[in-house]
Formats: sequence, C-alpha cells, structure tokens
Amino acid sequence: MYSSKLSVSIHILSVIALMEAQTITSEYIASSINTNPALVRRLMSRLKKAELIKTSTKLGVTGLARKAEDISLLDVFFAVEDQRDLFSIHGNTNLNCPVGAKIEGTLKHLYDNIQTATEEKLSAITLADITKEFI
Amino acid sequence: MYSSKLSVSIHILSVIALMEAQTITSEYIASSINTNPALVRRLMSRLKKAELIKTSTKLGVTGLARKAEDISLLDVFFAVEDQRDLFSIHGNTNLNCPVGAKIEGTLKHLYDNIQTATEEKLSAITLADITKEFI
DNA sequence: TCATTTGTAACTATAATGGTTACAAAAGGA
DNA sequence: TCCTTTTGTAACCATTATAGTTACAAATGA
Repeated sequence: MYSSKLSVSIHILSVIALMEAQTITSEYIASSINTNPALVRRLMSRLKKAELIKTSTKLGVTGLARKAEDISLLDVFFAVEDQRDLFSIHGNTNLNCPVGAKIEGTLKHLYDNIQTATEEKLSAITLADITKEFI
Repeated sequence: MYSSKLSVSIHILSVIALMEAQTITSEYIASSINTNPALVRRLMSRLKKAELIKTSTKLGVTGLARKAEDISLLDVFFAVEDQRDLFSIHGNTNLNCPVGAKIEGTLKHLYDNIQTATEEKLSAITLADITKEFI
C-alpha cells in the first residue's frame, strides 16, 4: 500500500485550483487537511520542483504552474512518491535452486506489466477531473 | 508499495509445484529463499487456510491443494496480504472546506477503479504461468 | 513410543510514515 | 532600508509494518 502522500497532494492541489484567484498559504491549506503547515510545505516543496505549483516567500502559493487539465495524477504521484514500485521482490535467493535462480527476473517482468497499467490509469485522470467534483 | 509477502509466497508455491512428487519441508523451502523456516511456515499457514496447499505435521508440505492452473496470483495475494488497498487516503479532513468535505469519497471511488483493474490483472496470471518459466 | 515437523507466540532490529518544533533565508511592501 | 510574513528545510519523535529469529507445544506418521 502506498502512503497517503498522493492523496494529500491531490488535496493540496485541489485547494489551490479552487482558489486560483487568491494566493493562499500552507497554513490555510493545512487547516483544510487538518494537519500542520510544515507537512504541507514538505509536499509543496516537491510539487514546486515538479513544476506543478508556483510559490513565493512572503506571498505563499501563487497558483498552479499549469492548467488543472494538464496535471495528471501520475504527475503528482511521480512528484511526491519515492517508492514507485507496486510490489516488493525479495532478493538474495539461492541461485542453486531453479526457482531461486529465476524468480526475481520472472516477477520483475510480471509486476512491470501491472505497474505500467496502473500508471496509465493514473495518467488518464487530471486534476480538473477531480476538482469538478467539488463545485 | 506492497510487502514482499506476495513474492515470497509465489516462491514457496513454485517450489512446491515443481516438486509435486515429493513432500518437502519449510526448512527446504527456506533454503531456496535464503531465509529461515519460521518465516516460511508463517506464510504457509496462511496459504493452507486459503486452501492453496496441503500440509501435515511430521510429513511437511504434501502438495498443492489445487492444480497450478487453478491458483491465480490474486488468490495468493488475498491469502497473505492484509493491507489490500493500493493507495492510502488521509482521513479527519476539515468538513467545512468544500475540498475537505468531499475528498475522501472522491478519491475512494477513483482508487477503487484502479484497484479493481490491478486485481483483474493478478487474477489473470496463474501459478502455472510462473512455474513454466523455471523448467 | 518416538522422532520429526508444523503452527504459533514472542521478541528484535530496521525503516517508513505522519506529525511536530524550530529557524534561517527569501522577498514583498511600507 | 527595514520589517513582517511565509517558504523551505532540518531535526526530532511516536507509531506501525516488515522481516528476521528463537523457542516450544502439539500433532502425527512410522
């Protein structure tokens, strides 16, 4: 199971998208999530590096860096999630056993297919698809 | 990212499938994985409860409970993984905010679609598909 | 009866997450 | 130029899950 970083980041981006006119702060966003501003800023920092949002000291968040229609959930996922692999594979198997020798490669190939399908699903959903639920 | 329990369980089942003739022990399987027998038995216990393998004290593992063609990776996944959700959703959001009020339901619906697709992929692969790679 | 193996409890170390405090640095605006 | 606000980040902490390990009672085949 992936962490909630994707979910929280979508939350952050949604708040920004819905208040495009104003500039808002990590403090404000944190109050919508019911968490603290530092956690929000930690994610904001990564969203900024991925060029999904614009920020400025003193002013706070000044908006999305792209249109909501051009931000996919895969963009967000890649921006904030370090551990992108869907399934873990145990290493250090016994290479003298026919299973031990080949299991890693076999599973890797198989999991890659599933992972690719998942990522395609994420790339097909945009922030705009999500924010329209909130209006 | 899911734990390696699925991967290790597939390893266990593969060893059993490839040695269908003989009965083998957790000790033997552990040597192929390069881990210890108790960890193998912990997973074996769940595979047995899910009716995927047959075991007996004194004899050890006496074989698969079904044909390898009739054991899907989804069966294995459900047998050993408690945390089946693909993505975590943060709870306790601020219901006074339009985003906070609806984010949980929106994400749940969206993630469910992706999860279902993933599970369908897992159900389409059988143990037989995997073991044929090892011969 | 006895030797073997499962099944399970209990414990440990490690790593990731989510939460939190604190503060330097940036930068807008008076 | 100075002040105030906010980001960006470091440094913690508590909690949880994983993977590994030891130990042993109970089951059971021979």
